[in-house]
Amino acid sequence: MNKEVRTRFAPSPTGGLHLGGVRTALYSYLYAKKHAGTFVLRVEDTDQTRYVEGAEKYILDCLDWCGISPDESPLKSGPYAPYRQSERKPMYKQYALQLIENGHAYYAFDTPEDLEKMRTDLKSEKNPSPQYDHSTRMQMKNSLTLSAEEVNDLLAKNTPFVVRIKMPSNETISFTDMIRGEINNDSNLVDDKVLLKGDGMPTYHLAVVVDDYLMKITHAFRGEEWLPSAPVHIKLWDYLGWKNDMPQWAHLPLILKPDGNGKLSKRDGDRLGFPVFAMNWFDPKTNETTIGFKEIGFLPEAFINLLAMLGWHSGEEKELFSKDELISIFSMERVHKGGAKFDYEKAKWFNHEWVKTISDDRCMMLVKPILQAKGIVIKDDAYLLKVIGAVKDRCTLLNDFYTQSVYFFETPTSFDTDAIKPKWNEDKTAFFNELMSQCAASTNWNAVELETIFKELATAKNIKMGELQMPFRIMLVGGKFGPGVFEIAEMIGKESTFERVKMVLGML
RNA sequence: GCCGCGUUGGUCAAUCGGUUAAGACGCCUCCCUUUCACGGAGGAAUGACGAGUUCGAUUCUCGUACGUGGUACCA
Repeated sequence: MNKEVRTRFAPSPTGGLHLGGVRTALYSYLYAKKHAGTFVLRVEDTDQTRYVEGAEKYILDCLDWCGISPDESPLKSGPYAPYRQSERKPMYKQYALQLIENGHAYYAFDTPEDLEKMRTDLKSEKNPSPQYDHSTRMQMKNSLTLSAEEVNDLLAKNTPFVVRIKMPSNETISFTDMIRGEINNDSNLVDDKVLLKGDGMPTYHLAVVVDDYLMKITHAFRGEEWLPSAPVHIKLWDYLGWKNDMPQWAHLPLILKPDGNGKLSKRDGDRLGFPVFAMNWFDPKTNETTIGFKEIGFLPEAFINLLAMLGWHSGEEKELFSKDELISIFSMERVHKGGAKFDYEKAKWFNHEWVKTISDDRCMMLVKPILQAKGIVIKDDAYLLKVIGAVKDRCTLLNDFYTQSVYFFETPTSFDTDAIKPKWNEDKTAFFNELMSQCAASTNWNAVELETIFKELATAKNIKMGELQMPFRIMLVGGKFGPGVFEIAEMIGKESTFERVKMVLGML
């Protein structure tokens, strides 16, 4: 009775991998792993007109980055290969034929023009989108209205055709969704969906059912946008005689725009200034690159964590979960029914929390290439490690490490002198000159020593520390941020410190 | 239009008939810090609307409104 749990993520290789897609993959992965099952990736490339080169590899890369790699995929084959629907093309037709044989499907020879005509002729205010269904199919050109002879003749002449499902009349089609419970549909309202296209490729409807069956999928998770066509799939499982093997369905809520209405799209990200795709996506058709969560500086741990919390809740107050924790605590029953608006501020918060959590070593591995890409020369990893330890709490995104730590490596290119100019005077200039000469005389160069000299000198000169510390910070950092000034001075060294002090003194 | 699904603070959300309706993000105040963060302590802010069931509804039922998805030889 207890079958091995098998879940799948079945994206179309048509472009960047959307947040919602990653979440569907994540939930499928978590569910499979929780039940010691298998997570498979099946590429649904049945629409050759929308196929985009490189998209498949990209999707795999995204899943790898997220740490939710499939156990079976086009790249990591398994017992039910191939995992690309285009390569499974021959398998679908026999099932379409079987359906026709049993009277559950039929050939349709209508041309696009015929369909267009039917739709415009029947279109009315009451019915703005007429369907190819029980009420119209007998007026169309198909194997239901044509004689067997005519059909055979058309077939023999290689007339283009599609295969359509013959939806039953007056039937309530019901199924149980793991998230929403029982869902009922009136079969009269469902149209005769195309199962096999003119090019011989199956549509999604036939392909999911056939492949889920053949790949022994036990739990099928997908977006809520599939709910309306679920009755078609239910009937297909039934008509194909596989009813008892039908997976348990779960239709995930949508991820909505932060503002306005509708589901979150790539455009919203562009408009509002945040990523929507998991990783950078280069579109070969437009030659444009769309920024991804990875490249903008998210940690994969944070990314899956925030996605897990968008539409699911553990019931506890805790919000920060590692992948392993999610695996053990995740449950479909706690997934929400309603869509959730995406909140980038909260997303960043998750990342900030994770940045504070990861080890300095791991952080260094991640940050080093970012710094180097910006032209920073790192001679000493030990030094970088120290810098990271000093600025880590101040970085929300990995890319923040650049602004938070450049001045440890390079003399700032601009100094916020406006912040100190108004209150500047000769006494202060004298203070810094004297500070340098005293330090020059000392053999020690460390934060404690420097702070002591600094304070004593300030007292002697009768200048408030606050009046001096901020200028010192501006000299070393360039702006009003960063760790303790004396610590910074110690780290960048006596020479750099003097150089920067002199430089700014000259600007005042 | 029709059909499906949904609706707790600005956002994410807990609650599975009885609570002062959690918590988090964001926002505000204060403390820490003579910077910025981190950390700590507080604060403002919520059950779409209307009926019904019930001793009692945020919770159950129905209606309305609103949102959302679908209505393709796209997935």
